Amino acid sequence: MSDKQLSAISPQREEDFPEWYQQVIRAADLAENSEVRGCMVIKPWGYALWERMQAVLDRMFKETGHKNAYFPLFIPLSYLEKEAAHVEGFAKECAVVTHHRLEMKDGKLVPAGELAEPLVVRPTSETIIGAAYARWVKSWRDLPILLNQWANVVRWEMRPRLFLRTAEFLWQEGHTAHETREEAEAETMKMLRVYETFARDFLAVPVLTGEKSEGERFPGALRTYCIEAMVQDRKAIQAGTSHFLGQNFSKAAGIQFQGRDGAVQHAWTTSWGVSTRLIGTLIMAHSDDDGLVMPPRIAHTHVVIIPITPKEDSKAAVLKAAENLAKAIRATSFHGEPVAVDVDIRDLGGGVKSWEYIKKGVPLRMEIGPRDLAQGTAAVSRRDRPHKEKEFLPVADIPARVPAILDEIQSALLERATAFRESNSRKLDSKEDFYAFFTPANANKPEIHGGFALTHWNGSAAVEEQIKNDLKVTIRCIPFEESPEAGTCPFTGEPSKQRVIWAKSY
RNA sequence: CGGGGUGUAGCUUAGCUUGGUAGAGCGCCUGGUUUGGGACCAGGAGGUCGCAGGUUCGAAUCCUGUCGCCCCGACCA
Repeated sequence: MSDKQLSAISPQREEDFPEWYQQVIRAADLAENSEVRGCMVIKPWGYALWERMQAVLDRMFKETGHKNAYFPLFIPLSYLEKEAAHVEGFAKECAVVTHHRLEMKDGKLVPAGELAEPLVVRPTSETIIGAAYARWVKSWRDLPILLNQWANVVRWEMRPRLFLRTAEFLWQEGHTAHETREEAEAETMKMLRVYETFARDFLAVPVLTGEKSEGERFPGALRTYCIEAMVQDRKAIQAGTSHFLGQNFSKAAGIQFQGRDGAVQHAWTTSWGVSTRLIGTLIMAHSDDDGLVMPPRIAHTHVVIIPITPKEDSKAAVLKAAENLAKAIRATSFHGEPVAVDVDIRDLGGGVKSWEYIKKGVPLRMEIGPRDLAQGTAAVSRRDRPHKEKEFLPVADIPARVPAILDEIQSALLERATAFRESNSRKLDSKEDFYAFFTPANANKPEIHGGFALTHWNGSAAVEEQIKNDLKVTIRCIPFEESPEAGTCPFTGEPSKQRVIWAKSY
């Protein structure tokens, strides 16, 4: 099967991207759909990625002055009603608990005790955390409150996709309350920058930062900022958001305090979050037709050593050499943490094992066999290079070289993703070019097309709505970076202050 | 929730029109030969054909209902 099959994953990206995505998840053993509609089982290999993300982000949150706390899963229905825009935004996708007891009736369990007030399973926690903050805040001296919670939330989505949109998902939600508008705005931006740094330095995913248009804003927020990534089908994915909530939620929840001047006023709040969608982003950004590719800085396993033991008489020596190599590599550190090494001693063919770790995206694979033993070498293969490529390195040199190689892989992935995004981003100045850019050549079976279009825009929600209806293209963000370049909106001919980023999105 | 499609072993599926209670490939298990790029040989386990009714001597196959899933639309971290 080796030479006939061109790649480990079928179909390939070019043939059917959504199906390829599913197959990568399956081949890498990351997760599977569960018997509960829209809910996934995250398997150990996938959950370990989430744990790595948690560990890194948690440290970054702590370094920026935040602490963790935990709030209830259930939110009284009435809390959700307090902020008008918020209700409208989330009502349709809420799971509601109306009963609290089961009784056996005719051999079947039926809900018996109806709740006086229904409880909503949190789709996000602004309201219930706001209620707590209202109790905690009395004086300007109680501010700021800088908390984060790691939690699961439920949004009854119509069309679930593993990691990208599931009914239940894991995330972190930061919720802060501040004395002044300026301080809250600064917090919103600070956390956006944390996300940007995390995506770039750990996920090797370059992201655009900017503000959401009104139509894409978080329900109840004054401003929503986002990090947007381009994945390999050239669509955009929102990888994280940071919201400046103004005083909307503090007014709804009654977060009031007496200020330095003695006047009673409402706090200024923010919220910000990233979810297990980051895993989906990671998959679509880096993986190839052979499966998952884990950037080393987010990989839970950096190196896998595969002992090749064809002969019984040399087997013990090979296994021992493999263990010794693993031990020596574990003693080195990669960005301050020990390099994570696995030795796979299962009784399987070397080829089978190699392919398994290619599919699972381990950055470095090493094979060590009797011939290597004689020569004092091991075969080293990098996941960012073609799978046939292997380099025989002296075993004695390997441990010292591993961190540097991991760094090379990390930068190679970031460079590749950045180049991909750049080559699929266009400044467009006419409506015709814009529509052509987002129209596939084959409408029945659309090929991978489009990308990021940077165009002027008159700021009108009607234009955005029209384009969304015509092409399913939306404004992903109004970038900060773009130096204000006055121009003309190609859709209306009206003046525009700057270009915005358009794309099809997940 | 609206439009279309589909349901046979863990996965992919043949059989259905023209009823006679299931066959394959992959995967899995055992033994042997293998192992440096997805091995081979031999043997084996696994399905009451989504579910519930109906027609019939007899239903995977025909009829009715129901549920799940997939695709398109509205929603979305």
